[in-house]
Amino acid sequence: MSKNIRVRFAPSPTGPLHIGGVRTALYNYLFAKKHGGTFILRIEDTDQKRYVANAEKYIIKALNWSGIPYDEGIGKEAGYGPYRQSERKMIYQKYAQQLVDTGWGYYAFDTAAALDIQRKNSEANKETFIYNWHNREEMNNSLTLSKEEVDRRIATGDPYVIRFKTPKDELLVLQDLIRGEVKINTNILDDKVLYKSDGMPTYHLANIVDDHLMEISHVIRGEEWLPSMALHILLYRAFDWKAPEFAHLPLLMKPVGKGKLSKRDGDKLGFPVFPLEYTDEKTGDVSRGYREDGYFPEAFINMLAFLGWNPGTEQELFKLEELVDAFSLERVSKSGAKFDLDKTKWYQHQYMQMADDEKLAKDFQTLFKDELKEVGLHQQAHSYVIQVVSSIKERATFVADLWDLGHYFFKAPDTFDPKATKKAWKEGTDILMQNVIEILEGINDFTSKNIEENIKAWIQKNELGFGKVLMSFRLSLVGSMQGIHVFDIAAMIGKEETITRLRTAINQLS
RNA sequence: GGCCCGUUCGUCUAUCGGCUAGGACGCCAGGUUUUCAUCCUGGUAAGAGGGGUUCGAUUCCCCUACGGGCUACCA
Repeated sequence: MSKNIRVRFAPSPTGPLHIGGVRTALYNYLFAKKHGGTFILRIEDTDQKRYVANAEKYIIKALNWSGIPYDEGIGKEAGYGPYRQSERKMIYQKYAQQLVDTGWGYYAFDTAAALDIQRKNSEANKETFIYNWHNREEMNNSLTLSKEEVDRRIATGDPYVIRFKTPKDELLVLQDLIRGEVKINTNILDDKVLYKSDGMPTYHLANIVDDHLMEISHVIRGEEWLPSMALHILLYRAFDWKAPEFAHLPLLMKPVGKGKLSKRDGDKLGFPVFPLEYTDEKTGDVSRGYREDGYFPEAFINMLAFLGWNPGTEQELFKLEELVDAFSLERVSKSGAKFDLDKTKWYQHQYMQMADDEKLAKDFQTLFKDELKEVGLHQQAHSYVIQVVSSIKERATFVADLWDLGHYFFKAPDTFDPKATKKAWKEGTDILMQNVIEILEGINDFTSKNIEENIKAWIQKNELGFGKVLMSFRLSLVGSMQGIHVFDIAAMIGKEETITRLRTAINQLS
């Protein structure tokens, strides 16, 4: 592979980036890093009607949170800018003009409304309306109108577009890095509008011009662009430019139902489709984000990487650097992948286990600031929280699970689960617990091991039955039948607190 | 409708002519945990259908079916 690998992620700012977009960005990023190249962010804001003001910021934030920041783009100029297409308007005008001058393009005055009527008529006759070689000589354009008439119309401000004059009778054999050869007959292609009457280029023109000017070496984009590839190759030829390599990625599909994943699927299907929470400017609707749902970016990225790619080994957990190392376009699959929430949670659980306890403790203290404040500051010592987190994280998928899993480390039960109580608190249990208190009082070195040995010895000596004693013990400390090894709990909350909780239970339950 | 792409367990996928078709998620069962969860072990489950090519096809070719994408002065 050549030295100067330059790839771009080129979203249009019509709203938040959804996970399909993030995956496209990710593959571009991985490819760039793998080959020591440059990952560029370009904003394709040529559609003024669909422009959403906060979208660009969102995209940048999402990339940063995901850990795949761009090397070059807005705010990171490197001589190829500007990186917003709206700011490159003049450039496209020049190239559109060049196409007309060389005969590859022509002015067309047919209005959108008029074309729409023709399209509908054709449809009614079960015909397909295509603006191309077969009817361009009958339309309202610089091919049919005299030069004087064309000049006059343009001079008087008649709205016009510039269309591409697609060549006839050619079989294009396109090369795709993922799909191999794709053959297209140019006769079925239409004369696409390249330059709109509002003075903006369409995607096709802007895309080709920018990719060329920005010296993009590889275009890695979603499969929805595959049908446009023929036009793009033709455009490179018309400009006499060398085309980049192309790779069309399989689409991300809805987990249930039909079709590709869309921005609207999010909350409807019960999982986030956006990396970050997003508030719609107009409606005020809030859409969930992976970040806010508690996913770690590493887990999120690992999951996305595997939706459409695999390393060919049985390793599934990859840090970003490892993904860079293992990634190759050859191993990207051809068919669309359905998003799987269970698998996503599994990844998150794995990363939870790998997470640093100190970091988790910090996150936990931030997230449950109010709860911890409520139970008093004395037990909030950071080292204690680290200990707690370390003991319960294996059962957790999210930091947010940690409170439910470990609240008993911070506060005595205020209620006792009725079902558990019925099972674990019988006639005479209070006397047993009183005995436990006495045993505990006699233990000087209050470690889990010591407590366990002492209590078990007493149980065996008096032939009491482990379940009978230990379930009540747990109920007293936790308030329900849950939690880690009960002696560990006792040791961690300490002798005094353990005895206090036993007394409370005896008072309340007997 | 037209054009293009695709099709291996429910899901993500491995296999680049010779496999008891492997792994992971999920699910089920057992075990550990004298709680719950985690965890461990095992199990369940797949080559869309039909033709070729070949000594031999999941793998190569064709057809059909199905799925998907595109078909805007949207990207």
